[in-house]
Formats: sequence, C-alpha cells, structure tokens
Amino acid sequence: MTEAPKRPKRRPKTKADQRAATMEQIFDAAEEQFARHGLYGVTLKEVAQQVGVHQSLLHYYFKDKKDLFDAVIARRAPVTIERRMATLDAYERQAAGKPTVEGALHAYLDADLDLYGKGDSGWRNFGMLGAQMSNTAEWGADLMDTHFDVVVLRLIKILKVALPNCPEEDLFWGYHFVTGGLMLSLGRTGRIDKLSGGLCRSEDFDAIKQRMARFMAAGFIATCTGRAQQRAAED
Amino acid sequence: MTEAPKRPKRRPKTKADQRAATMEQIFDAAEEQFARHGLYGVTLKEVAQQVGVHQSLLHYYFKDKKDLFDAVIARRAPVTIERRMATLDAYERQAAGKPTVEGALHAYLDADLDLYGKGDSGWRNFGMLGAQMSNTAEWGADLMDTHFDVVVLRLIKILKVALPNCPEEDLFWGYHFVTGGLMLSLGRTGRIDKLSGGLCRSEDFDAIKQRMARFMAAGFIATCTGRAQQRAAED
DNA sequence: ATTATCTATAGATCTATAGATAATGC
DNA sequence: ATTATCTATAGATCTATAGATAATGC
Repeated sequence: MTEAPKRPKRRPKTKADQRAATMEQIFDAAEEQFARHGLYGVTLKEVAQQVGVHQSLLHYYFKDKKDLFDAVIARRAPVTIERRMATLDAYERQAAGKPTVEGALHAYLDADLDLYGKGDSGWRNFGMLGAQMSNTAEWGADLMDTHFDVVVLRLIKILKVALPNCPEEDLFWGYHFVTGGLMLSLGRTGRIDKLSGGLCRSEDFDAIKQRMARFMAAGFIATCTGRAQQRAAED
Repeated sequence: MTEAPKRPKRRPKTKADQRAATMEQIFDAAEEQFARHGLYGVTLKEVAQQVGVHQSLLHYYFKDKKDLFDAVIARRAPVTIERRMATLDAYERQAAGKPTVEGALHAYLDADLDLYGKGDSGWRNFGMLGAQMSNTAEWGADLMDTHFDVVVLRLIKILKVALPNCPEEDLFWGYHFVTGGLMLSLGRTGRIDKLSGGLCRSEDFDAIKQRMARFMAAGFIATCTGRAQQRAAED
C-alpha cells in the first residue's frame, strides 16, 4: 500500500542512537499519515510498514495511537513556538515601544509561513496536520491550546500596545480571523487552485506572505475603530 | 455508547414516507457523528445504533460509508447555497451597480452565520463538519469545491465590481482569508474561549457577525491598494 | 544484562453480503 | 408483489499483549 520499507542496513552504534533514529522514522511516517488521513484514518500497521518495522514495535515505544499522535505534535511544536517567540521579541525590541499591528503580524506570520512554506516535507506534513486539528474539536483544538497559547498571548500583548484603545475582545476575534486564514493556508488543500482556475496556488506561500499581514492589520484597525464608533453612537 | 435508540413506535403510513423518515434519521445521526469524529472516526454500527436500527440497513440505503457521507453533505449544501445566492442577488439589486466590499461580504457571511449560529443542532453539526472538510485535503476539500464554488464565484464577481482596479489574484486570496475565518468559526472548537479567558465564546456568532464583514472588507481594500502601490513602485 | 526488535496470537471490531421476515401496495 | 428491515455470518483488519530472539553494554 504505502512506501516500500527502506531502513538503512547499517544501524547506529549505540542503543540510544538506534532508539532515537527509529523513533524519528516513526515520527516522520506517523506525521505523514496523520497529515493525510487524520487521527482516525491511520492504522499503526501502516505506519510500521512505512518505516519497515514490525507493528508491535510501536507499542514498545508508545502506549497507543493517541500517545504516538501527541508525541508527533510535541516533537515540532516547541520549534515553531520558540521561533515565533524570538521573532516577536526581536520585533518588540526593534519597535522600541511603538509597535504597529502590521509589524507585529509580520513578525508572527512570516516566521511560520517560511517554516511551513520552505521547510522540508516533515514541516509541510506538520502544517497540514495542524490545519486539521485547528478545526476539529475532538482530537485537535485542545492540543493546539496546550502548545500554542503562549505565543498567541505574546502576540496579543504587542497588539494591545499598538492599539491601546481597542477592546480586548476585538483583539481576540481579530486573532481568530488571522489563525483561520493561516491554518487554511497550512492545509494546502488545493482548493484555491481550482476555485481561481490556477491563478492562485495553495503552494504559493510567498503570495500569502505578501498579503496576509497587511490584510489582517487593516482588519484589526477597521474593527477597533468601527467598534469604537458603534459604542459612541449607542451612548 | 451513544444515545439509547428512540424510534417512534408508530411508523409512517406509506413506504415512501417510511423510507424518507428513516433516511432523515440516518442523516441526522451520521451528520452528528461525522461532525464529532470526522469521516474515519465513525463506524456505521454507531450510526445505526444511534438511530435504533440494524447496521445492515445502512447498506440497504447507501453503498458504503463514503456514499453516506456524500449524501449527508448533499442534503444541506443546496440549502445554504441557495440562501446565499438569494442574498447576493438581493444585495446586487439593492446596490444598483455600486456594490461595496463590506456590503457584499455582509450579504455573503450573515446569511450563513445566522443559519449556523441560530439554526438547529443539525445545522450546527453540518457547520462543524464543514470546518473539518475545509482544512482536510483528502476527504473534504474536493467535496467543498464541488458544492460551494458557484456561490464563491458569485461573490467574487460582485467584489470585482466593488474593486475594479484590484488584481483578480488578490480577490481570490482575500476570499481565502475570509473562508479561513468563517470555517474556523463554524468549527466551534472552544479554542477562543480558553485563549481569551472566557472573554470571547465560540458560540457567540453575533459577535462574529458584528465584526467579520468589516474586518475582511478592510483587508481586501488594504491588499488591493497596497499591492497596486507595490507594482507602481516596481515600474 | 539490558534493550531493541520480531513472532505469534487472542480478542474485538468493522465491512459487506446473502437470505429471511414483516410490513405496505394494488 | 414490492420494499423496508432484520438475522446470520464470512472475511478482513486492528489493537494489544506475551514471550522469543538478536543485537549492544559493561
């Protein structure tokens, strides 16, 4: 069904190395399968076959499928989190107390868009998986919270400085729209390709990078000023 | 596991009625299960049990699970499509040749937000299912295209009139961001609730309705004018 | 000695079909 | 007579565990 097993003949020297190498292979294969079919669409047997290893080995390293799934997420989540944290830190320093919405969003988004757009197939798979999790209450959204909320709150904190009069709800709803667009992008479903007759392509992360921060920044500003006017009119 | 079976004792008079009634029950149960667990997370047995009917009956009405899944989508898709088509028609007439981006987006979004926000549990489930499909290449995105592209192209056509100088790609990318935010909203994952410490709620579709069209309209306008400036600078 | 990997297997579950039964339809 | 529903069942598949084997580790 899946790939022909192709493990290296020569095994790593130490047991620790071997363990680590095998686990990485399992992570890669599982990540790819989960990205394609979701948590329930994957069987441990398929993952094992893709690695070229007996299926029971997965039970040796992981309690069950959900445990493997969580470990797949836990492998890459810290990387993207630290990347974005660093970019946000740098931006905040550079902005010297006067951050802009667009600047903060560029810092937040571009780091990720590069990672998922230019990264290897592992990162692409991880992004596709994240896209599904983001819109799936049962087996996705909680795990997203657990890992990613820190960075989001870091972004919101900067946005508060950029838009001091904006009600906090509006910042959260704005972020909601941002993450909706970002996650759909990471899904790479090819939908926009068909819809636009080939004019736009799901794979064209540069196109997204060129537009998204400005698009969303304008949205934040319009929402906040618009809502302020609404409230004024109601008084 | 699931609900106790509770079919009405008194069956509908004609066979056609009985067939229709049973199929509706199957659709409702399947829709709920698919919304929770996705295509692969559902077993036909669970669906049958929830209806209170033998599992082999599902094979009498549907070829297999995917056939049932497609039928679940095909039941409600035309309803929301025609609703939005009608709203867009009405808006176009009312705008009398001078539509605005925000007006068009209001027409497009509000019809849906009311349907999914105020509709019964069936519509809520359908929305949650759509959210997953939207971000899932394998078993979702194609089906979305098949059903919904007509309405989207209808919206884009109006946006072209509202933004005559805007490059077509920008309109499609703008729509991409819109649908990302909309689909995440329909997913009702509760993520924004936790993130915002209860300040915003996934269930609060009125809050989304109050913000989304304005937010996205500003995004479209900023993208188009910004991109036009970029191109001018490059010449 | 310890640990990575495999073999064998039990038990559960799921899909799909054939054929029986019990209703409605003229 | 037709069709909605159920019973029974075959075959496939998946999960999870026990125990064997084959490497590395001191």
